[in-house]
Amino acid sequence: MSSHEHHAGNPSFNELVYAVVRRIPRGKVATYGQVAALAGRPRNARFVGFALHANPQPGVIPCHRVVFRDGSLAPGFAFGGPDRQRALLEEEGVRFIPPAAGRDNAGDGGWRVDLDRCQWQA
DNA sequence: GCAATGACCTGCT
DNA sequence: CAGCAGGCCATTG
Repeated sequence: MSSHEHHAGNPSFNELVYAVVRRIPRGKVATYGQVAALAGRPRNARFVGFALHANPQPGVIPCHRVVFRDGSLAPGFAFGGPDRQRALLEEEGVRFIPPAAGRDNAGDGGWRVDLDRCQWQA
């Protein structure tokens, strides 16, 4: 499998990221660093997000299941709003933790995913 | 081919 | 607990 990768397809980090994200089971979430590690580049967590923004297959790649290391969601660049992403994840059975008890939440700026329960493990 | 960017991560204040 | 800064490396123009 070494002298064959010259014909078609660019086995770039991007393609690997899509493959990993697509393998995330419903009701679970993975962090950018984890996807990067599974893609073979634990230090390239930044490009995981870049990869999803570069060519996200709408309806094919569940990018909404990819969250930060601390459980927070991507600001603005989400599929139309972090609140939208939170709704999708919560509907899939993902557990969420409120920012603070009794404090006015600014949208989802404080909502974090319970990675202790819903982080996907390969 | 070079330079700049970036949906992050970690540590410290 | 929350906010700020720097660093890592691949992709784009």
